Amino acid sequence: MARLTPDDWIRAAARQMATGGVDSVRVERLAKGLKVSKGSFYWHFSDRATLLAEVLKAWEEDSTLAVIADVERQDEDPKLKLWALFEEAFGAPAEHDALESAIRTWASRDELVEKVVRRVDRRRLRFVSDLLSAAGLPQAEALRRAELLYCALIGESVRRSYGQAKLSRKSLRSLHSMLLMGT
Amino acid sequence: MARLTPDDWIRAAARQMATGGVDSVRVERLAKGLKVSKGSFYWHFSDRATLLAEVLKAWEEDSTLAVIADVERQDEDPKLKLWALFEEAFGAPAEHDALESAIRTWASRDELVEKVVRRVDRRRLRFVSDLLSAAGLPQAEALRRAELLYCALIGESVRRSYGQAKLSRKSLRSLHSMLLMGT
DNA sequence: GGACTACCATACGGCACCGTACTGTCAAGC
DNA sequence: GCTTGACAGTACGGTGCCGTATGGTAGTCC
Repeated sequence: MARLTPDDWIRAAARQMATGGVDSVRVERLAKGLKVSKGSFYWHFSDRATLLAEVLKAWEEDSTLAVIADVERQDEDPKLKLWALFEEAFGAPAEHDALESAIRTWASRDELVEKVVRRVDRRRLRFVSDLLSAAGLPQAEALRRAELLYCALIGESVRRSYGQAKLSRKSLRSLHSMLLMGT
Repeated sequence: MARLTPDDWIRAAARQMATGGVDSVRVERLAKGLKVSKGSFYWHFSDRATLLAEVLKAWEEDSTLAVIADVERQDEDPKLKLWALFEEAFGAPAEHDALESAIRTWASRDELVEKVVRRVDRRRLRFVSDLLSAAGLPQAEALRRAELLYCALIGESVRRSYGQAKLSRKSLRSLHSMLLMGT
């Protein structure tokens, strides 16, 4: 009779959200998956909305950590760092950015979620923009290109989510040189 | 006592799908919105799945027409045509690509939908790739850049769906010149 | 060993939805 | 005017879900 922690529920909810979207995370189904009854759930959480909020919070924290992890590799040439970012971002594990996709579509229907997603976007954009800036691009152009890159990243993860193949290494190299055009 | 056609239901379903996703398309709610009872719905459609399939079909047809409409403006310089495509694609009406977003996330959970979306993607990619090719890029590189552009397009529409501002004209110009780099 | 706490099970009322069966209603055509 | 067919309404059984209430159990502390 395995006792559960709130985190177990949050992880299960995140997994479900990644594969089926917010609307598919239902407490009774989660309970069945965890082989307990929902009586357990309502011990740990006051209601479904609270669980969803926790999932969102956990995602925001993780995504901040991920950005920091990138920042930590800070001893190279910015152009190489950009490349490293590519490898990491475009090669992210499928599940991780399935969750992100789900959260993004969730954001379009919930203001609070929207706020969080925009906060995360801002942080990441800033990071990429600083990188391009350090590579020699003027501030404004760096920001624009960062936005374009970020859009491409999102778009690519969406495409992968319905079974499209990853972008090829050659495509990434092409993108890399386009973004650094003029430096 | 307004009589309804199947198309009325399909349109209503598409509208609902755009604002709330596939899962939010419920026949009883649609009926309430159309001010009829669901008895009417089951006259026109055998079940909910059929309605959803019709929405998908209608979308595919419309999106093909949209591509064709782009193709029809075929008397200019490919670089200008690329720009024109930008203006149209990146400035698409919010509702239209909210529907597209919804369908894409739907695609990640339904094989049949996935097939359709990939077909549409292929058609559009081909179009953009031909354009870049005509502008002087070698075939392979044209295809790669077309993919990148397409990803950016998808990503941008996702970002807009949760309230992010459109890309600025300057960003588009930047993208335009990056894509045509080397021609 | 009794009390207390943390956690889980069971059972319930209520809602929203699906799909079916059956009953109107109105207009067109004979 | 009567019939027929296209459409809409009503009513029903069934399911999946929410949140609550209440009771059970296993470990912990005295």
